[in-house]
Amino acid sequence: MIELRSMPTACGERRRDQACSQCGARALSICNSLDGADLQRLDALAERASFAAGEALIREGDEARNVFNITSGSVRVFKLLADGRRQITGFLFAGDFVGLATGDTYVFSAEAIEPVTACRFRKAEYRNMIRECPSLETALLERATHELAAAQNQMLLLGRKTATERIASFLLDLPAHDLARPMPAGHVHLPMSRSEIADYLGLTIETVSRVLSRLKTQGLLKLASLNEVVVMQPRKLRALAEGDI
Amino acid sequence: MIELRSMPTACGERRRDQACSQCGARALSICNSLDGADLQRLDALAERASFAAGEALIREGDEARNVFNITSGSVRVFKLLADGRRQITGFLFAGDFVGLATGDTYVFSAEAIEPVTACRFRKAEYRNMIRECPSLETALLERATHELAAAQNQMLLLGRKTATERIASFLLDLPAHDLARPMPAGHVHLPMSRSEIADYLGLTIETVSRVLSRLKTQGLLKLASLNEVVVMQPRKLRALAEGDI
DNA sequence: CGCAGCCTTGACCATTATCAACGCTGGTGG
DNA sequence: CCACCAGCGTTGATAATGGTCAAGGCTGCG
Repeated sequence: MIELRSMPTACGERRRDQACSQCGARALSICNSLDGADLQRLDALAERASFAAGEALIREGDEARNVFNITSGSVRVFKLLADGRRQITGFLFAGDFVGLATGDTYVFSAEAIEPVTACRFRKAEYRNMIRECPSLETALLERATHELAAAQNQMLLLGRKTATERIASFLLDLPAHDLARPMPAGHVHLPMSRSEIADYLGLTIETVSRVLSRLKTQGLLKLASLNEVVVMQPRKLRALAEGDI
Repeated sequence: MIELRSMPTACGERRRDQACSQCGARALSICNSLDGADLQRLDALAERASFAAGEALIREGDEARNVFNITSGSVRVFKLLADGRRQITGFLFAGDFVGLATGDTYVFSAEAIEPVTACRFRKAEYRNMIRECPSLETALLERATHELAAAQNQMLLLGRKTATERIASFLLDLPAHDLARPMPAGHVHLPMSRSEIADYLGLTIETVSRVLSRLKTQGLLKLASLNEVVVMQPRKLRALAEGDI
C-alpha cells in the first residue's frame, strides 16, 4: 500500500527534471502534482498488483472497474480490429496512469510487456478519492491533456510520416517516457519486440527491421543488442524524424 | 456574453439524446455537465468571437492565451510537418471545446472551415473559472478522456485500416459530432473539402475521390452534392468500416 | 546440442501516391 | 445574361513505398 508513495521514480527527482520533447512541459506523473499528505490518503485506497509478461491489466469490452498507476515494468495499450490487426496506441512505464475512460466499459486493452507492478484503485471509489484529494482531479486533467498532445503527434506520425521518419521519431521520443530506467546518453532501451514497434508505428516487422538495418548501415545508429539501440548522430536522426531533409 | 448559455445546441436537448458511437457515452458538451448558475458565472468571463472561413483560432507555436467553446460553424485542428504535410487531428463543431494544452504554447493549429462563432476565455483566468465553478474541471476531464478515446480510434484507423475502411469509418462517425446540424437519417453533411478529408484520414484527395466513387458505384452511397452524402446501406458500410468483410 | 521463437534479408506484389488531363461549378465581369 | 475563368473534384496512367511470402540466421533456454 505504500507503493504509490515510495515508487522509485514516478515521484522522484529524475522525472521532474526532464522536459517533454513534444510540448515542452515537464514530464508529469500524478504523484508529482500532489503533496505528501494527499499521497498518503491515496495510498490508503491503493491495492498493490503485479502482472507477468503478457498478462492483461485491462481488456477492451470489460466493465471498467479499475484504474492503475504503473510502478515498474512496461505496458502496451492497444486496440484490435475483428481480423486481428492491432494498433498499439501507447507504451506505459513507471509513473504512468491507465484506465481512465468515459463509459462503463474499457475501450482499449492493456497488457504487461515485462513483469509489471502497479497500484490498483477501484473506480467505484473514484468519487471518494476526488473528495479526499481534489488536486487529484487537476493532476489527472493535466495528464489527460498531455496524453492528448502525444496522441496528436502520433496521428501526425501515422497519417503523414514515412517509415524512416516513424522509426526515427520513435527512437527519439521513447527515452522521454521510460525515465525509470537510467540509460547512458544516446542509449535507447527497447523492452518491446519488433512486432510491437511495428504495431505502434503502423508498419510491419519486416519494414521495422529493414529501416533499422539501413539506419545502422548509414551510421546513424548502432544496434548494441536486439533490445538496445545507440543513437550515433542525434541531429541527423532528428532531421529525419521531422522530415527536414 | 450570453452566447455560452444560449447557444442553440451545445446546451440543448439534441446533444443529450445521442450516444457516442465510439465509447457508448452520451455526447458531451461542457455545458451539459454544468447547471444554470455555473453557466451564468462562466458567461461573465466569456468573450464572443467570430472567425471567417479560413481564419485561425489557434496557431501552433503561439503563446497559449485562450481557450474557445465553439458555438457555431466547423473547425479543423491540425499539425504540420516542415515540408507542409498536414495531419488534421480532428474536426470541431458547435459545443466543442478547444485550446486546452499543457505548456505555454499551443502544440496544434485550429482554423475555421466555415464561418465560426465561439466563446473565448482567457487562459489567465482559468484558475478563477475553476474556483468559481469547480464542476468545470470535472467536465473538462470527462471531455478530455472522451477525446483521448476518439484519438485512439483515429490511431487505429490511421495505422491499420485500408483506404476504404477509413472512408467508411469517417462517414459513419462524422454525424455524431455535428449534432448542431439536423440531418435526415442517413444524410451526412461534409463541411470540409476533399483535401481536408484526405488530411484527416492520412490519404490523398485522389484516393478519397476514387473510394467515394467506388462506394457510389457499389450502391452503398449516393453523392447528393459535393457536400452531402447519403448512406444507402449502413450495415454494409459499418461492416466495411470494421474490416468485417 | 537442438529446438523454438524472433529477427533479418531477399524477391515479388499490391495498395496507394504521383503526375496529368479533363470536367464541373460558382462567381465575376463584359 | 452569358461567357469565361479559377478552383475544386474526378478519372486515368504510371510509379513507388511498404506489404507479403519465403528462406535463412541468431539467440536463449531446456
